Amino acid sequence: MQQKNESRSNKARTEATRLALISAARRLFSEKGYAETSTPEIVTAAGVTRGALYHHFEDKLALFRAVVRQEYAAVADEITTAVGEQPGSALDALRDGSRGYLKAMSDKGRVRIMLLDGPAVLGQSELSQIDRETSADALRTGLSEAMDAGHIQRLPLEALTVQLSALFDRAALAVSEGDDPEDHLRILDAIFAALK
Amino acid sequence: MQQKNESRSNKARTEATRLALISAARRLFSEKGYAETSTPEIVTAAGVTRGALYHHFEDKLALFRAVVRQEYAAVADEITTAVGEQPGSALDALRDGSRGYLKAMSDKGRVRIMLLDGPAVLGQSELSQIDRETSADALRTGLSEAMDAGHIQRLPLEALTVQLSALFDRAALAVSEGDDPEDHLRILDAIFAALK
DNA sequence: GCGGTGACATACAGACTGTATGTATCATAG
DNA sequence: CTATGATACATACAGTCTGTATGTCACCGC
Repeated sequence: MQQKNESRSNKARTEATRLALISAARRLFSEKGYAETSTPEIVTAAGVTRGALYHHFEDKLALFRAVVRQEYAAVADEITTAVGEQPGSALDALRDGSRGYLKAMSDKGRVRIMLLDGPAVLGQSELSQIDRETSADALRTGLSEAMDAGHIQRLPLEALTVQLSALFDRAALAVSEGDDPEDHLRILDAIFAALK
Repeated sequence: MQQKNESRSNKARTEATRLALISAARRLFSEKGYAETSTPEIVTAAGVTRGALYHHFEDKLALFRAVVRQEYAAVADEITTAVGEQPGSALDALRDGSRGYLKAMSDKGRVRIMLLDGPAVLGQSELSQIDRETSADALRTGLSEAMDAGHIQRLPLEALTVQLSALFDRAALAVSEGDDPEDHLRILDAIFAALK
């Protein structure tokens, strides 16, 4: 029953506009990529003007950054729930986590944003920074504890985290291109088992 | 002693112009990335006009494609010579190959072109197609033979090739960001050994 | 040497990004 | 309750970029 031009508080206005922009941008970026999506398109889809966009975001890149952070957070959430609370064995956690990740990345648009445009547009350093703040941290601490407990061999922690992330990412990419997830999960499991 | 405006055959002209364009583009793409490099910049650096560029290449993307293919070919060459001729054990070949790859990718600009802009601009499918035509093929056949000889366990070949490539790529990326190559090589060796 | 083709050079149209400026609405001090 | 400032936009504009269309001149084969 709300009217379109009903008066709203500034905070609510801002929230609504930002949400509309991020949502529209996410859809367009995921469908056509960052470079092929124009700001006129985004604001039209969001039902606002370019003035609003440039009021809330410094530039197109800042909007993309917001979209990427949201995707990373969503994926981290899915993985966390997939792994569950009880510690279990380190290998079980890795297996559950990798399945949770592949499931979370079964959205092709998400793959494009996080694994293709993300690194190119934001740079690998900023992206791995975002990754560190979300999902990679869980992986690293999990590996660290597994090493301490002697469940897996002791290797350079940082490098190992990075490399395993690479396996997950490439698997997600390949699956999004039509590969069979089971094939890739078998490889992942074999490598995890081999770290014992 | 050659004069600038000396008359040349058409074939030589074309060759020289294409080379100048690809060379200038490679330098600029590697320094500033694809999106931030404009065609006016490229042609100025190459000493030609935009007319020449659009005469020899369908568009900016086609020029990028040519640069990418050249880089892939160069890397494949370096790996081939690093691995050497005599077969040796499959694990030795993997170890030599990974070292050769990391060395070939020690050029930060090359990493940017092949691992950051490449997938985003050309798409993962086209890029892995190029990869298949060059270095990845050697990896796959090597793995296949190693499996047949019983040197490594039998796993889905295509997926294994893709995943190992991912390890190499991410290691190269991390090293280009300042990581210690030795740390990553240790991980790679550990994983290779574990495939036995 | 001459018609044709290839290799450019120049001019132009359309689109896009970011900024500058104007305006209406909300928040708040008095 | 009103004046004043701040916030949230909307509109207009400048500069740049891409791709195309068109014109020119040198090479090439006959």
